[in-house]
Amino acid sequence: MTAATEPARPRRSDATRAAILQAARDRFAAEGYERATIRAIAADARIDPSMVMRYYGNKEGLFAAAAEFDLRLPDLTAVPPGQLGEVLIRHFLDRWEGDETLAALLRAASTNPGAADRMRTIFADQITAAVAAFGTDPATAARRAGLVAAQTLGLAFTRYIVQLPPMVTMTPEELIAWVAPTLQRYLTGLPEN
Amino acid sequence: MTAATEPARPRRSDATRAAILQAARDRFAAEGYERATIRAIAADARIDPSMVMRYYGNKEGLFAAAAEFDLRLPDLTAVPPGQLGEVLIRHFLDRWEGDETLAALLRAASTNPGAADRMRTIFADQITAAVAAFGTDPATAARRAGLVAAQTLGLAFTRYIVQLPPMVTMTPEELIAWVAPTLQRYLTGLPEN
DNA sequence: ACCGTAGGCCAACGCCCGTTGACATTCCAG
DNA sequence: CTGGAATGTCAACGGGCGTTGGCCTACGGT
Repeated sequence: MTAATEPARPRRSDATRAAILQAARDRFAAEGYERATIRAIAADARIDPSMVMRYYGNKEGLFAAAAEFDLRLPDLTAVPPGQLGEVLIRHFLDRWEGDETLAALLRAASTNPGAADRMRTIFADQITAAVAAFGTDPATAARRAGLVAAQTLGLAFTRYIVQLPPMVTMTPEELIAWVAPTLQRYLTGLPEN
Repeated sequence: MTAATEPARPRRSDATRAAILQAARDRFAAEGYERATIRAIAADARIDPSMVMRYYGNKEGLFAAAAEFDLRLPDLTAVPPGQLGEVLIRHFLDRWEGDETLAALLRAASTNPGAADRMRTIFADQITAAVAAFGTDPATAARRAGLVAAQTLGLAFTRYIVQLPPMVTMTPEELIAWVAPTLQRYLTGLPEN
């Protein structure tokens, strides 16, 4: 061992790796898993396709690296219970406007089983954990999390993927005003209130 | 002309055409546009791939025929205004459980521009028309239709495509109980009610 | 009974894909 | 200064895809 346990020796190829990842995110987000080709990604990153294979193994490995995704949910226990809906939708919009990773994941999850699995894990686990954390009935926490995921993913799907005109036109603040009460009821309300 | 203007002479190939269309819907719904291959569809229909080309021109034409889709929205003017949300979500679930055309359209719209365009048209036009029909402010009708589309498509996406466990487990009646008030507010309520 | 024609199959084309292995270049530790 | 590892290029492979055109078959109107 040259240093300690070679903790963070910067490799010369880090720039290339990053360029590949950025190009991959762009392509996956814009075209989905199957239309985004390794050749096109490599061309965007100005390197040879074989480098992609060397660094990420295969196309699936590349996607796994490019679609690394964390909802970064805030601590909901610190939020006044009446504002949970607004805090959540505001967070999601903040998190997603300008980060195409979610678009990549959404497009890919529609056709790629592995990506769908990852999406299931992310949303089921992370949202359920956040919802369960502030003391709702654990039995209904999963259901509430599912409904929140359905509404937020529907928003993302119509705004970023299908680009339904009214959903694209609305400002984040307008969306928040409409959707916050929905999430609030899914989180703390009762069905058919 | 043998008959009148040859109105409905049944062709011998109608059965084949129908078999192709059914196989196409199955494959497009299960695998999306790019993974569903003409060869596999033809094999399912037990005919030669070239027949698909003869009858539908090319892959896009086949998809267009297979994804012919009508929301078949009921006449909302005949519904008591207070029950609009429930009627709508009940209709959608009825319409979609067991018809895979929507799944095909959803999967394809994620990656295929033509399919996305069709989805935009279907939801923007049909829902906007239905919403505008019962006398809401025309200026907000498009927005309300967009929000309804976002919620219902999010439900479909999480239940039929990603198959989030809680969204798959819930019965239609449970879903109706939760989602009906949401649609009701999107249709007749005010933001941040 | 005939024969045009619609229905169907087969073989092949050109293309692009993911992936591989051999080779060239650059870096840097000893 | 030098040799091995890291970085990168090049050319090719096998395979699957959409699509085409030629050929065979069997129906059905006359």
